[in-house]
Amino acid sequence: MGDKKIKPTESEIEVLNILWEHGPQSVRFVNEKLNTQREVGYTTSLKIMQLMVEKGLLARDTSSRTHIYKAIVNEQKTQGQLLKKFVDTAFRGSSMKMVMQALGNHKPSQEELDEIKELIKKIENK
Amino acid sequence: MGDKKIKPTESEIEVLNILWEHGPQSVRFVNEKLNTQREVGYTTSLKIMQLMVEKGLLARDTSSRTHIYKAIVNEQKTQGQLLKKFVDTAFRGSSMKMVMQALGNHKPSQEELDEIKELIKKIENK
DNA sequence: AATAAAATACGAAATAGTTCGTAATTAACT
DNA sequence: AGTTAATTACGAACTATTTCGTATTTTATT
Repeated sequence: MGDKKIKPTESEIEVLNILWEHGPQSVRFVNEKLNTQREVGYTTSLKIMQLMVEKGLLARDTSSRTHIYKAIVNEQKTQGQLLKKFVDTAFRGSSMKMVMQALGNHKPSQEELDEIKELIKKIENK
Repeated sequence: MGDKKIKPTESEIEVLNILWEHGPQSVRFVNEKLNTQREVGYTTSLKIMQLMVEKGLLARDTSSRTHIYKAIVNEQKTQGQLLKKFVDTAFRGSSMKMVMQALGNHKPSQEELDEIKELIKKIENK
């Protein structure tokens, strides 16, 4: 599996989330989204995104003056890797403990519960 | 709720895990446990644990030469906070998405599935 | 062609976290 | 008391990340 290890930083994850949600966008757009969460200077966002290109997290289209950046790492896959790492460190590798904790905290709605039950059924009948 | 924000670093979480699991211990003990996972110098572990005392994550008993450190933050509570933060950044706040992803990756055993079903029942019948 | 506005490029400072060398301290054992 | 072994204390170096000021480039407009 010739997969490179992806380990985006906090800021980088924020940027990825924006691009995953809204598709390819300019620095200006991403910066404005970031600023709804916290204060970030324009050139700071620019720099982060430029570094992300170097790291292979983003690609950019430089054909017009305003460069357009897009995520080139897959959302589910990246989240999966982050999750694994998180469970390893914060829950000593116990996914179950983490899931139980999450369900306990979050108090899922009936629809969400049904969704989980559905998934469980699928796993059981495999 | 007069709770301080707890945000331990990676290394600090590793130390907390060891102390949660084994109870109050010396630097030597913690360092040896850490070294089963990765190479860490003794004084590095010492430093990390000393900083953790300053941050209020650990307390230490200095009555004998070998100081004994113990975690003074609660395991479940700390994990809960870490989890919330993680879900916020990596899954844009969607616990459900995260849980589904976790169950999908981990392929739980039948016992684990029963455990989850049990919890779901409890939530439903509340 | 000159000006202005918006964007990118670059580099350096600031911050956070980690690592470790070395000195000082402690206490156990001659 | 002197020696040794283990431990703690301290500070500095190193790495990673974030931040931003300033210069340069690009494009549109006059």
